[in-house]
Amino acid sequence: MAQFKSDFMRVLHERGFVHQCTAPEALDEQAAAGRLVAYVGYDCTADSLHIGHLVSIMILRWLQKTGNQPIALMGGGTTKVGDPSGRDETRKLLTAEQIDANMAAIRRSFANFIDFDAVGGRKAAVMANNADWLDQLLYIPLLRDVGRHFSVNRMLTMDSVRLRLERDQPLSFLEFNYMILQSYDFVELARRFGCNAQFGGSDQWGNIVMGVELGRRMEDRELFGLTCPLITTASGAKMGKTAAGAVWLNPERLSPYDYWQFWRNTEDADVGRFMKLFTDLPLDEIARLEKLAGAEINDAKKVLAFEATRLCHGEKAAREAAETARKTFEEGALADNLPTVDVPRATLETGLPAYEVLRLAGLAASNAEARRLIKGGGGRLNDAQIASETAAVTMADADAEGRIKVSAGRKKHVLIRAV
RNA sequence: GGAGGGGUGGCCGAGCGGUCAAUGGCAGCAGACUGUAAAUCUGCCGGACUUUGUCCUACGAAGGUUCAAAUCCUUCCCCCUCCA
Repeated sequence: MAQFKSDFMRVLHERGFVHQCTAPEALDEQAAAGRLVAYVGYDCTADSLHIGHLVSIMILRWLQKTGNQPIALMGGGTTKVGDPSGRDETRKLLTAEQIDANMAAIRRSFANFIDFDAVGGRKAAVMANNADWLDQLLYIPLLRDVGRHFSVNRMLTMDSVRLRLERDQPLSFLEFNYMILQSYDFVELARRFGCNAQFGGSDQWGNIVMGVELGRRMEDRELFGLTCPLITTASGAKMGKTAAGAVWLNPERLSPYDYWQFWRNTEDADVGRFMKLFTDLPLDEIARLEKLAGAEINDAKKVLAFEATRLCHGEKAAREAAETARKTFEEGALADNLPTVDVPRATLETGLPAYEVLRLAGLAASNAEARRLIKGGGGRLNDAQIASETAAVTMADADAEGRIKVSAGRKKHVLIRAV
């Protein structure tokens, strides 16, 4: 297993993308011949993907870079059912309109990671939507053509089902059908696009294996499945939680600056692993950077932040984020690119209590939270600790351009701009 | 359909007439120490306000008993287990 014929499988192993794989040798053959057409399915439960999805997106990226073809499948149809994998409770059902809106927002994220146009001899990536075929299905034909290949005995042993049953959590018949639909997706993509592999997170193993089997039974095709590990931080926490919640890929949800900051704050012990997974940097460069110790590893973190942000938001945004961070943290200067909130000049001329300013800046969810923050010594105005939560903030605190810097702690900064 | 058990804050989980905005743990936020790291220690952790206090909302839902209810009663909804 040490030697791979294909660049694709070699890269995946070297960089730590592989958790489980159905038929590694045969998959390697396909990849080496450039005949791999692989898909990853994405739920449309939110209007943005987050970094939890990033590992699989990076796999699609490598797939394309190594001469094979990626398919990003939008779960327009399966989202109507709800995947029970890894869930104790039934997902909330979304309306068709919500799903469509989410799908439209998610699509844009992919454009930065994979190419949907064939350029430089690369195969163009494909974006598909399983609503295109799932919405058309008829119950009896589906049962006869697809359902007969599934054994309920087998389905009951699948983690997604078994865990629910063992914990006495309800599992609706609707959800029970999810794996059948996902398996059918695989077959349908094989028919339409010659797709022969599916990738996903480790929680998708069961669903993927069922699809591989269905392909063999219905179409006599050899399909492959590969899962990537669940990425946790060195301290064991599930990755991707920040103050504001998930680390989103859409800039409307999370600014490129905050995205950069997320990576910049990576734990020391994770730097090398994350650079392998979330950047294109060559391995020898990564090896050099991760060896940095003590305060020097901060340089490696900046590289990680820049590269990861460049992939997601583009080179320009990454540069701006890095520059904003440099000014803010290294010079203590006021950088224009910090997240900015506009406040009417007249309001500031009258003066606002400090707690309200923190709330307006989005640094506290309520006035009470802002007051607590200040009482606890975490509220800052132009880098000076705010002494009293009712201290008035006025235009006198603004610089020549009418900007005031407010902060929650030492790391989260927002500009208030008088307009 | 019958019998029993249960639904508490983001999650887990105590409380079972007043001292309950509700013990504890996790998660989160801030402070100290540092390197925008980890670990550790400290504080905070429903909301509004004229903040050592007052008011509002909240223990599945709606009613009721009581000076007083997360705690008692009634009805309803939902979940689980066993039986049919």
